[in-house]
Amino acid sequence: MTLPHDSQAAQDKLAIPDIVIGRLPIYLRTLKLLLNSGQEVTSSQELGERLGISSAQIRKDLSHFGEFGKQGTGYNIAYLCKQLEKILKVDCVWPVILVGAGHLGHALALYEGFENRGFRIVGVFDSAPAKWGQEMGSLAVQSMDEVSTCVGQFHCQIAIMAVPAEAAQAVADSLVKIGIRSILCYAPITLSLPKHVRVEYIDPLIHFQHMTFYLDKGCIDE
Amino acid sequence: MTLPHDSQAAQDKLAIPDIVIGRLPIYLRTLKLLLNSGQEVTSSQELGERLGISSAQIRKDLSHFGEFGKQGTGYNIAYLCKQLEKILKVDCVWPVILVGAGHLGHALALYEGFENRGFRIVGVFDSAPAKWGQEMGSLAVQSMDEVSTCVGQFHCQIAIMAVPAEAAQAVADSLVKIGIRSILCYAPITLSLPKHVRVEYIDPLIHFQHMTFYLDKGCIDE
DNA sequence: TATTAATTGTGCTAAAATACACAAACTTCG
DNA sequence: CGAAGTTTGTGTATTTTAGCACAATTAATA
Repeated sequence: MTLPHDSQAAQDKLAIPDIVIGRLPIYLRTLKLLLNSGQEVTSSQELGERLGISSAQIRKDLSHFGEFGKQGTGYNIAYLCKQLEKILKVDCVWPVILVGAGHLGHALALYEGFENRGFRIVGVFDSAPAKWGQEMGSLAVQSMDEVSTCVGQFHCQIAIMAVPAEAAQAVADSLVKIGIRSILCYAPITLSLPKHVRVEYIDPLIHFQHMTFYLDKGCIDE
Repeated sequence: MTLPHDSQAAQDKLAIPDIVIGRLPIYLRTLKLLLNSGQEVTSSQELGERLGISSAQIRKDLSHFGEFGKQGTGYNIAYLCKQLEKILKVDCVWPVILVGAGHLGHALALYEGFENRGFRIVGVFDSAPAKWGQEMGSLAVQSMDEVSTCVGQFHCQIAIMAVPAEAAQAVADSLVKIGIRSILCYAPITLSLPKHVRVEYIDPLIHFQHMTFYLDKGCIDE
């Protein structure tokens, strides 16, 4: 099954810069917005202006994966969306588990925007017995003992961690042990994990502290 | 007041790559963790291993701002923390307003991690009358008409937007009009704003769609 | 149909970011 | 005290990323 073509494809894939992959979801998000507004066609220039990215950048990014546009016209939005979804493998629904049922976990569990962009939370877990059984949308919070069963049942590869920083490393280790391969970590800490596991971080404070560098100082207590 | 030294400093500041500034909060976060665990000294190598960054990278980043280490020993953690806080201007508390009091806004309003990293939410606002007066921690949700007063009172430059995508552009425009200069946007949309306004985005779906590129396809419905 | 305008995909160039490697300085220890 | 071992800060080289510019192609229009 490892035909020359496959290995070539695998090699190409490795050759595509991660930073390019990172922009595709942003393109997709904006294209879907345009599509929903009824627009049928767009150009790299229009997209670039909306995103603050040069048109050449967009064209070059897309050119890694094929030729999706038509000269003189631009891109058919519906078609390009489909192609991007295929490239990113979000042309279907991925099961995701959520660990941590605090305020943030609660907000994530009830968020309705996941499904139509390719993801569904299939289990919510917390270490605190007080939380067990509590309803969050269509799911009830389960104990950490039940994570493994859920992951097995849904062949789940992705986890969201919305746990305190102190618990994060231990939780992450246990998730990796049962087969989780990608983690979206809301805990304000950098995790140490085997390199086959991909981790992405969301920490609003990091963004704030980045912003303040460029502001004139204006604190409450100087 | 615009002495040569100032203008030199301003020029230097512009010369420091944004990507470097973006790493400083991550260094700071980890240094504080080490500090809280009782450690007094660290090296660029130790820090780099924890963060998955080369030691040379860390040293070069820091060298933009001064010489903080000692050869043969490394860095005094408490001292380096103080210096980084000063560079990032988080050696005090910045007032932040929060627009949007849905589930996410609620979670953010109740999050207790802001204060000791330099930020405090000083007002929560929502357009829905049903939300007005509702308690969120020590704050009550106010109407959008009251944003301006609050921003003026606290000389607030930073806003969090936790509103639906459809409302985001209009909300952002109004925030900019009353003087907000930095926005942390949780709405899944790229905003069009004057370039003196800095916007950072948090959208978990963007991270998910980035991750799936590297996973073997394993969706619920293929 | 011929002309003009628009837009893509890409080879080449420029700029930015990262990694290497080492002198200088400090610490430890026999 | 001297030698061996660390670690910083930085000049240089390498790699990565972004930008430019244009031939090729399509659409629109007169």
